[in-house]
Amino acid sequence: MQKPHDCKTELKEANLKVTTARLGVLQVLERSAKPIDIATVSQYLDRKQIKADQATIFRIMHAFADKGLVVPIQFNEGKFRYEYGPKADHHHFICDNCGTIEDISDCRIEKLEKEIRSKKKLLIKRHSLEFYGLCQNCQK
Amino acid sequence: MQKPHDCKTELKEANLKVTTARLGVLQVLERSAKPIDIATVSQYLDRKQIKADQATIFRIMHAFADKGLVVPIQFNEGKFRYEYGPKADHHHFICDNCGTIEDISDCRIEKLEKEIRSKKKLLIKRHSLEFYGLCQNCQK
DNA sequence: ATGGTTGCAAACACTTTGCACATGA
DNA sequence: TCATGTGCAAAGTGTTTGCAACCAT
Repeated sequence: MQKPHDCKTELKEANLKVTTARLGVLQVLERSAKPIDIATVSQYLDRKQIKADQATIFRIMHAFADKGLVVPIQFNEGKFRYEYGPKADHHHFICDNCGTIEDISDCRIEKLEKEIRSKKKLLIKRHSLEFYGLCQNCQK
Repeated sequence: MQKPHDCKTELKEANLKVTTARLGVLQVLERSAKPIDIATVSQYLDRKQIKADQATIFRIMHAFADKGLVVPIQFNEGKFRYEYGPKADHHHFICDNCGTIEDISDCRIEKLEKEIRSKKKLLIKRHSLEFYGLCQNCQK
C-alpha cells in the first residue's frame, strides 16, 4: 500500500519539527515549477493565510538545505532561489528577455564529470548548468 | 608585426574613454586567474596606488560587460564575480571547502545545446556550467 | 569647451542575526 | 516542561543611484 505524499511525514523524516510555517514552505516549494526566491514564497504563504516572516522563511530554507530538501541556486539576479531537492538531475534555461525559467532534462554531463575526475584530481560532488538565451515567445 | 597586448588600445577599440581607473581594472581582470569580485579588485587597485571608489569599479564593470570585455558570474556566494571576457569557452570547479576556483576547459556541451535548440524552441546564447566538490588539497 | 567619468554619500535589495516570546513534542 | 522555532527589529553585505566636481578628448 503506497503512502500518498505527505509533507508532515517528509519533515519528520528529516528530523525537523512540524510547524505551520515549515509545512507551508514545503508545499510551496513542491508546487513551484521553478526555483523560487524567499520574497515569492512569502507572497504565496500570504495568499494561503499562513503568516511567516521572511527571516523565518530564510531560516527554514537553510534548515531544508541542510537536510537536502532544497538546493540553493543563483541565476545572476543578485538573489537566491531555492529548488525542491528530490527532483531528478536537471538544468535550466533562462530567457534573457522575460526571465522565464524552463527545465532542461536529459543531461549527459556525467561522462564529462568522470573525465574531469580522473584527469584532474578533483572530487566532483555536483554541478550546475544554466543555459541563457531567448524563449520561444521572446524570439518573435 | 604583431602588436603587443595593450590595455589602452583595448579600451579605445571598445569605444571607452581611457582613464586611470579603467586601465587599472582592466589590468587586474586580465591578470586575475579567476573570476574576481569588486571588493577584491578594489584591494588590488589600492596596492597599485590607484584610487577608485567601489561605485566606480561597479560602473566600470557594467561598461565592460556591455562591451563584452567581462562576463558577470555568480558562484552561490551572494555576490557577483567578473571574468575577463575574451577567454575561451570554459567552466569552473569550486571547492566546497576552501573556495578555490579552478578552470575546466574541454567542454563538449555544444552537442547538448544543439539538441536543445532543435527539440525545444529555445534560442540559446550562452551557458554556464559549474562543478562543485573538493579540490585535491581538501580531499586529504 | 563639454560630455563622459568619478567620488562621495545615500538609498536599495537581499541576507543574516539577537533576543524575547511562542509553540511542538 | 523545555528545547526548538518564530516575529520583530536591527545590522550586515553587496549593489545601485544622484549629484557636483573632474578630466579626457
